[in-house]
Amino acid sequence: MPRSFLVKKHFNSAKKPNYSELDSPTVFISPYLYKSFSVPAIPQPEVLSSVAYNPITVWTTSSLPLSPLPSDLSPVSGYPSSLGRVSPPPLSDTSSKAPSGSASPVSDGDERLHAKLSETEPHAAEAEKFQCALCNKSYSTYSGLLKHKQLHCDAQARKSFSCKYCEKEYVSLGALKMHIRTHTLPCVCKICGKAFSRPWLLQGHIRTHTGEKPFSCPHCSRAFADRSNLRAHLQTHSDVKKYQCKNCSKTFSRMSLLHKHEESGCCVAH
DNA sequence: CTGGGGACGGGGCCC
DNA sequence: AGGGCCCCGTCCCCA
Repeated sequence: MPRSFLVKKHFNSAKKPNYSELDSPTVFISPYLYKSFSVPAIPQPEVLSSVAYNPITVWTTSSLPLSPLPSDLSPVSGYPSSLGRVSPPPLSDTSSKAPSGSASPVSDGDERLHAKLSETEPHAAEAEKFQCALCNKSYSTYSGLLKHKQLHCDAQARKSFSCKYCEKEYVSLGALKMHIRTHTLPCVCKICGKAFSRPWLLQGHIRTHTGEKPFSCPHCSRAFADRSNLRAHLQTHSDVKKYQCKNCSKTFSRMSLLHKHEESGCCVAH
């Protein structure tokens, strides 16, 4: 019996593409995935070792290296703040995975460079003999032009792989191609028509049809179709949960639960 | 309300 | 270079 999540509501259509309205043709995934439907498309994984999932580190929201956007980090203007899913604003260089809790050193450096460049920009009245072929900016000295090219235009030219579906830019074609898959969703489920960006996402989805749960908990009889869900489940067997409130020291199995706890007022009450 | 499960997204690493 | 996989994470739903 299909659960309601299979008809997941996407409140933000801008974030979640409408699979039926993609302007690029979708390609059905290779038939090998369906060669034997009852047999998993991926090799049966070994039962995960409990050691690998025995967390030692206790994180707090203040120490999390990849904590989601805290409340003091509002989205960059121009991007909808009503996104149901909290996601960082597109960075100029998305190939670098900077912690969302801190400014990207790349973009920060770029801003500083921009400021520096505007300081050194020649006055219009001055003779501007040296012109940048890329942006047509003129400089009175060759060193000024050289500096501009090295610090600004050449750097910009290197980020020349732009997504035609959104504003993201990538430094490599491979990174861009992978990103574009999130728009084109070339992996389509033959059973329900749902589309995915990557084959293994489709494989995981197919398990929702087959009921296959290859990831077993070594501590109890539960099994999961998704390794991440097993990882989260293993937290429930741990006395000390991974995520700790920095005020009351209560620990939680998921960061989202810690966030809920903090938002509910624990930290205010203490 | 809280905790947990299900489904899925995306970057990074490895081969 | 590109695909497969891992890991971390989010969102939604339900008990």
